[in-house]
Amino acid sequence: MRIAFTDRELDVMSVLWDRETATVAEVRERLADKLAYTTVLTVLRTLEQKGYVEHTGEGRAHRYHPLVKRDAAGRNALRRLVDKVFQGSPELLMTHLVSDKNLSDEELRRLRKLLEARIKGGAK
Amino acid sequence: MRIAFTDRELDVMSVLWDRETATVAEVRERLADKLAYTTVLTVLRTLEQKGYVEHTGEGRAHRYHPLVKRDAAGRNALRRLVDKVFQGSPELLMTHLVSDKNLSDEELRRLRKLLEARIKGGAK
DNA sequence: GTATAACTACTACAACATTAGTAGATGAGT
DNA sequence: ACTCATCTACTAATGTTGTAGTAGTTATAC
Repeated sequence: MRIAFTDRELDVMSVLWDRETATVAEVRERLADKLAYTTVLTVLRTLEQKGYVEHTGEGRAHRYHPLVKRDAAGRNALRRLVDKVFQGSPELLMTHLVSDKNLSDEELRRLRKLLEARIKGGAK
Repeated sequence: MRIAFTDRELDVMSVLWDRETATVAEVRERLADKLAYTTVLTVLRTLEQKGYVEHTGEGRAHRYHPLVKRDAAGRNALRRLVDKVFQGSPELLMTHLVSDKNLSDEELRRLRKLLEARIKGGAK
């Protein structure tokens, strides 16, 4: 199954992932851009159409639940990115990640720790 | 400057990055999907319009050159991915990457070395 | 029970993405 | 010089995205 979100859809999914579940109003409140209520509703409806979320009734309103996990979306996006931009090499991607100037020392150190654990742990 | 490619544009850019430079026919040959010649041309023309590539004449044909480096595109895409899907945490992304694709021990070790250098070097 | 505010369903529409056809130019081989 | 294959420019159809308005429903608050 191909999971692919448009920019705006991703904004909305991100809220849903953060909160587990949300109504239109709740999503709207948390979006960086101030969109019309109906706009947010429309996006949620397309997401539902595409099978990425579902909704349950809650009084007069709908409560939306993500059907795709952040995990899965992440893996998918990563794969695409690696394939198309990083010539199929996860290592190359990590090189970029690691050389990113915006990473703090703290973050770098945690990355190292992670890597250590991975090397020690062997094939997980 | 916001760098953002559509799916098809990315396919084409990927070929350009691989080969440094290419004519329409060359790009076309290397695309996974078999598209009409004119289709590929159109994509290249939009890319040029957007300032992502330029072309020089080569006999009757045009030779296209990327103006945006793979690097820059990668960094950009990574940032977006981290922000939206990985909750702003590069480590989370790394965790996924490491546990999803299986990197060889060799690769992991090289990464660690990279990381070490980066940490020692401070603000590179 | 009626008004109000919050909600959904439906509709719209401009911008962009994707694919490709047609017409006309041109270099290469004979 | 003439033809053929190749190439670009222009045009177009169809689908998707992003944004929002209008109409109509309904729970709630008096």
